[in-house]
Amino acid sequence: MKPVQGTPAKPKSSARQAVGELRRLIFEGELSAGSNHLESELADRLNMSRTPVREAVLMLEAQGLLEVRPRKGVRILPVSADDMREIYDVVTELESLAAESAAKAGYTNDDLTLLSETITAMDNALSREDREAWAEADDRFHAELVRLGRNSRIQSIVAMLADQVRRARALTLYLRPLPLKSNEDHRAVLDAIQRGDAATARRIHHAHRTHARGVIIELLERHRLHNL
Amino acid sequence: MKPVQGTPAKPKSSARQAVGELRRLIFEGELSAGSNHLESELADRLNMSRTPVREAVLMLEAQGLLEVRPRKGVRILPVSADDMREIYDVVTELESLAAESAAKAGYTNDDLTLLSETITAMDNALSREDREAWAEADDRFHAELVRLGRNSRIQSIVAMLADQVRRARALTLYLRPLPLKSNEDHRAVLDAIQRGDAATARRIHHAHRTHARGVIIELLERHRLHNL
DNA sequence: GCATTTATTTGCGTATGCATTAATCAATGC
DNA sequence: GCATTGATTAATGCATACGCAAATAAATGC
Repeated sequence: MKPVQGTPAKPKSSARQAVGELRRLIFEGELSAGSNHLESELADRLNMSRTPVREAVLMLEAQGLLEVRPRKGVRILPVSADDMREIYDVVTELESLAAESAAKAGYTNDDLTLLSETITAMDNALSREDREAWAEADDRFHAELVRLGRNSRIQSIVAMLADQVRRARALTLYLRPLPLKSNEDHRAVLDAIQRGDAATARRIHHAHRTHARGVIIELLERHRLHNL
Repeated sequence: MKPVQGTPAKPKSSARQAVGELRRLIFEGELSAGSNHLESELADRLNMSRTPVREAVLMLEAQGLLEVRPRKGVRILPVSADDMREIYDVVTELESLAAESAAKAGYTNDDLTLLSETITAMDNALSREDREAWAEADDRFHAELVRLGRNSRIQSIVAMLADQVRRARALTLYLRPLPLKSNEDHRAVLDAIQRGDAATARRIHHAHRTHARGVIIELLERHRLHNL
């Protein structure tokens, strides 16, 4: 069996560095949703000229994180509850397919070590009530699941959308009860993959994501978190 | 019910013009898969300076049509049978979801006029054995179906991937029998949407795309069309 | 005081120049 | 003859410059 490979990280150029920096600034809220920023302003902030910033902005626009509006500045796109619905629908379908494919791939327990570890990490985080750690491990679970699905298009699409989901989850992380039951699903999915039961892997994961979607949407709407 | 809207076309700048031109050159085979091209060469070809070309290339890279390899030139990405498998898997899932959503949306016959027309157009094209016209109408059917699904993320993802599918289909269009049966599926999907039968719409469309996937992959492999 | 026109500012899109650095080629040593 | 190292070339990545057009401010007419 061929080794499963992730996305090879491209080397450092100012432009790619700018991509990373801008993403960080967006996720940390330094650049808040809806806010406008001139290219020159961002260039100053990142200590580089307009050119690489501009290139970075173009790439981020292609990924749907922001929007360039000539003479208005680049606008960090707010993520509404409706957006989150759309995003979750896509992620749900593609991850479920990945789970199905992973189950069909006939992985050995060894191949599934990483996935299994993330579940353990979530258990640990939950017992400590460490939500941040849980979220981080949950991200790793989903990323690893998608990786095991062995479809590079799905990997990059989901990775892109996961960025947006992360923004919304950051807001709601402390607004909801600890996701104690969620790990049952994770284990069930892992188990189905181990058994090669593709239909079950798909079904459980689909239900899992659909449930998560409902929770987050409800929170966003209840707390009027319509932007970001 | 709110009107369904497509993607508004952005105005023309040299960079966006370059995006369009480069895409055209790629689809028409002027820039063949696997070939390398220097930025300066492309700039000459498009009669503009390197800057807008560079920006266009960056955007196209983000869309997965090409790859920039410093000092090697930009490389038009070949699309292998394996790539096509990946692409079809994604498109199948997302379009099927769109069909399901469309069925749930409760569209009137009026809303479905466009979709219906594409089916008629395919029938006409088939009776004339006009494969090009059939392909064009088929594209319209799928685009319209996705539009009716009302998920802008799905729309842009599928549109992106459809570009790649089109490249492969161009090669195989004359290598296979006329897709006489395919329109049965289209009608069945339309019918299910009209009836609001989401499960059927999804199921039929999924099977339809899965079948298409099999046909095209088989052709690509049988004719050793491993690149482009 | 309001509207319309004119002037001014300013951000963007593109062009161009330059330094960096990878790739190629030459030359020398073994 | 082959390999290793040094020199040369050349494409990229970034900075900078500039003109245009849009947005804003000012000014004039009513």
